[in-house]
Amino acid sequence: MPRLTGVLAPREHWQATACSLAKAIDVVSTRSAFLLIREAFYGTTRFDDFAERAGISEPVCAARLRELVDEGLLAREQYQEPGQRARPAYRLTEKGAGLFPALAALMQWGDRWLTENGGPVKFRHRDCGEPVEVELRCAAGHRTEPGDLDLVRPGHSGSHPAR
Amino acid sequence: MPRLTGVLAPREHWQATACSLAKAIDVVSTRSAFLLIREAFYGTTRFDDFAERAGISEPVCAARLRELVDEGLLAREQYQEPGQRARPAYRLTEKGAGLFPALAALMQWGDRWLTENGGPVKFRHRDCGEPVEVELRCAAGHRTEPGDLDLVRPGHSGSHPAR
DNA sequence: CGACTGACTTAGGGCAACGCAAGTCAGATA
DNA sequence: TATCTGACTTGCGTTGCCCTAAGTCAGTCG
Repeated sequence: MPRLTGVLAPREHWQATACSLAKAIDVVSTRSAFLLIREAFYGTTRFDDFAERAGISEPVCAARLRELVDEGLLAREQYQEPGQRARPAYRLTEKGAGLFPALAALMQWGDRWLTENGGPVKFRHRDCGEPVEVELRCAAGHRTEPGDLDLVRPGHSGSHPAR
Repeated sequence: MPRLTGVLAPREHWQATACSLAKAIDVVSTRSAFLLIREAFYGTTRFDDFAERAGISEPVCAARLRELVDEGLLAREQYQEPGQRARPAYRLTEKGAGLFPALAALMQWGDRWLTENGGPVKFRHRDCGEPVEVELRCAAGHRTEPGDLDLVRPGHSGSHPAR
């Protein structure tokens, strides 16, 4: 576990009300949202495919896609195949794509702790073929464990409790 | 986005039914479970503290703690302070602690995309003081982006697909 | 002994997520 | 013109998460 430092040290004296984790959870709170984003990473773009591949019903799929677009994780574009009418395609935005490490970390944890054989699929580095993992590294390049970390409150030297 | 390889290449032909991500989401599906694990990483061990600091009600706290213990993410230990009766302490197991990269990645994403100032708290490497980030790295040490990755199904296709 | 504290449990109710079944609607096809 | 397909929407009932308020119970303190 990380060590609490500075104004954070007495855990009794602050509440994590501005927690980015809580905010992130509010955005991707539901199972269906997670699965839709997973599908987007797998290259799915069309409504029916999202619903079928994520294994969710069409009403939920429609509601969730709309929310994800509203929140800026997916972009709704029009595209037209020859001889077809224009249809929407849903693609990850930069913001949505930024969730990749989080999904990869959850997937990796599930592989390690919730499956018998290490999980059905893996990521490999295309250039060198080596397996890819999520790691914690500091800016100096050291690989770190949770116990090596300090939790700090940047730009705050006074004694006011955290928000 | 990762490239699909081998038997995974035509996305129409497989369903992600054994997805480790879906399994992981089933374990930490709720907001309250996430927040309790966050608190455990912040060093909270006692029932009332969990409920208050995670901002959830006592009934939910009790139910969620029991589930997390049943699933093996938290361990329920007895401890006794002098002049106090024995009380339970909830501590992260190795399995629970393994979620740290996932929570850190979500927190980092929230810092980047959901806050104005980069978020209220940060992790630093205790030894060198440098900020810590979640990264994707291959076993050869290369830092990678989602677009550099191949998704492979181990044991089902060539391990290093031809380019 | 009675009050108090910490760790819960019980009762009751609101609301959100979800699934199923069916309907709508626009544009391409026959 | 009628049919078909893809992308949804509408209606309805279920389940599950969560809250508040109140109660329980064991061990400690005065």
